[in-house]
Amino acid sequence: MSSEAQQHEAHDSLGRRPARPVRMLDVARAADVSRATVSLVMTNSPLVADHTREKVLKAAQELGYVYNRNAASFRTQRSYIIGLVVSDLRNPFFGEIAATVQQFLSEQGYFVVVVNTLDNLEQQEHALTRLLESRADGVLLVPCPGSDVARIREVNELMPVVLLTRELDAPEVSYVGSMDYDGGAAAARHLIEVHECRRLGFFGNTAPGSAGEKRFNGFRDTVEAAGGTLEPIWQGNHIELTSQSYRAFRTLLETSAPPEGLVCNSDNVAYGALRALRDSGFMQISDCRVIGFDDVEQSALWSPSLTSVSVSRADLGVSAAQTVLAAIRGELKQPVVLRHQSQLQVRESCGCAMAGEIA
Amino acid sequence: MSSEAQQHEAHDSLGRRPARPVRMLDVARAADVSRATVSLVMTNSPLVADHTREKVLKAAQELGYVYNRNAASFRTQRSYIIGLVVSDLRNPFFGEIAATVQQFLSEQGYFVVVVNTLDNLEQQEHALTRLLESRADGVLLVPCPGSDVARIREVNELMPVVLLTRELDAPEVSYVGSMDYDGGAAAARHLIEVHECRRLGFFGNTAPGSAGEKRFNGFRDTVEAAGGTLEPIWQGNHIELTSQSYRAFRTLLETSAPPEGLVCNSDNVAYGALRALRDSGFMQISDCRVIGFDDVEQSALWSPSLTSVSVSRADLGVSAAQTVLAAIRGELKQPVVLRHQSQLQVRESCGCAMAGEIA
DNA sequence: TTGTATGCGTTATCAG
DNA sequence: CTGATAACGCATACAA
Repeated sequence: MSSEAQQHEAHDSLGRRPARPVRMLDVARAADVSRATVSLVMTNSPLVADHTREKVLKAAQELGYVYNRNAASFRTQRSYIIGLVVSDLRNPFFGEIAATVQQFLSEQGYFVVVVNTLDNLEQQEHALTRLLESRADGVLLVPCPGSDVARIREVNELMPVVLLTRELDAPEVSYVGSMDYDGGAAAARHLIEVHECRRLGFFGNTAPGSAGEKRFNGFRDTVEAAGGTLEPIWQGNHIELTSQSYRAFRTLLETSAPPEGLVCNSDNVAYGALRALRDSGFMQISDCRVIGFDDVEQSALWSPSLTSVSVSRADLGVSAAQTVLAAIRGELKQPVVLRHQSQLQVRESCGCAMAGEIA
Repeated sequence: MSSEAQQHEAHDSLGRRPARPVRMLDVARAADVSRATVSLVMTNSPLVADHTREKVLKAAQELGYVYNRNAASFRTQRSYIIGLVVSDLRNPFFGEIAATVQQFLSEQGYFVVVVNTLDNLEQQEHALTRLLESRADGVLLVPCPGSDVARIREVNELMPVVLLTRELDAPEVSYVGSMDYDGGAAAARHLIEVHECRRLGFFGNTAPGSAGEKRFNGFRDTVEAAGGTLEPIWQGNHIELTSQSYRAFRTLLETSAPPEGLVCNSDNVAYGALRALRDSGFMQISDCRVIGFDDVEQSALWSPSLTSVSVSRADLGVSAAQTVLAAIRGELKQPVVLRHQSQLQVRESCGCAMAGEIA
């Protein structure tokens, strides 16, 4: 008995960091309550009197107690962690989604961890496994092209998955995205009907399963239905970054005249195409009318301001977050499939607003 | 004995998700080894024979075993998690840093969790606490303006902290950033010496402790030393986003002529100013020569391409990651302070490269 | 190279 | 509201 007491005195008195970290039991003793009570306080249970709660909190503060969430998660098999696995944080589109999701879910007591896969399958598998191992409560996933659908399905059995932005052939997995086909169609319609373009191109990644593929499909079907010409030269696949887009487009322009109308799979890609046009000497907007996708923050202020198919990041983020929450709470009887409307933001780059020159 | 056996048979046969999840013991039995061996396999210990390792892995696979990292972390008091707490993921600058850091640290076996504070003190405290509670191994932190230095210091006692981008008055906390003062000075020098600007302005957030403050100081000192005029009208504080910058600058231009040279605290802010100039009728670059900060990916392709003080995100990210790793491994005898060199990327917006017009 | 025993800090249960 | 007691699944000596 005396030896126990001595041990407790020992680490309280001298060393900066006591060898044995303070735990609930220590707090309980200091606050003169039971361990159970401390636990109730830490989990914000309503079962504890305000007066007691404050006493406990004060003791914890004074002792420098740090709640051990690993122990708790271990015990409960829950973590209050939700993963947000995206393809590329360097794209402001996903940055905005991350900000929205994080804000929403942290208000609900969850901790959102953002992971970047750079569209690398290994990274994605690594992230998913890690989340599983940490008993994450759910995950919002922008699946890499080439994802193993069976694996995603399997993960979804273990923890609720909500696919974001990119649909997969897995009916039992929830999906939140936008009406990409319609967006592509609307862009094509605008170029054809308002600007009377005949020769059209689609630029950017159209990998199978990607949003780009569906955008392209809507675009292509509309062009064909209107009797326009779809020029396949401009199908710059695997292009995501502005700099890639610029280089690829400049190269293409060396041998071909630009199409009358161009739809790009993202604003980032459109930026590169626009600048390539200018640097190749195509200074008139009517030389090549350009429409982007995403309508990110900078697009309205680009020169020329970019006409873009807008999908609301806030709406996307919030409804994905709500979906995963519902799934976690077991309120989902069947998978949710949500396609948000997209809307054409008409600006200068297609020739609608004032400007006549690109540069 | 027979009842135990029955229980084990029971959940293996029917239900989709067995009530009792499979653990190491089950794997051990299936692979006909001991629990300890399975543990060694899961932690990649070299102590186990290849042949045994494969046998165990195969059994784990077949049983659908998911390693319980919470239990492990609980046991070891380590998590192999490193936090990356940034102010705003919507800024591509931080997106690029996140990508770099994540790539580097995941190669070292760590899991990087990115958290967005939106420069909100509460969010920051929440994130830090959460990381502490989860026994994160370390954290890379872009501290909010107004951060409680004592608290950061305290956190640093509990888990290694590396300040990123924004310095704090806490000598015992490591810091990785760039030479902001010099960058501001270089931008000013360029405008004054090369372009003979006399009336100069600095636009963007210069909150105390921020990088902007130091950039501004370097800028101001240089302008004063050269006998130039620093026009305080342009000090748009609290401005971070492109759209904010645009609106603020347009308003200012209603009542004042632009300065001959303008340095902006980020490229994002410069974009807004540039477009505001154009929309207010200042079409010549010589009306107002603009220099940004960060040199993010889009800047080279903006119209006009943006002259910018470049700080390498890759260098910043990697050395911050290396620093926190060293601290975790106990290889740091004293805090690291690293200021990366910044470099002026000269392009059109200051009037150096070809273009003569802004739009 | 493998097996055995012990404890990590918390939550859940249940009777007071 | 409190107090006692049993898991939770794993890592790590230590022994073999």
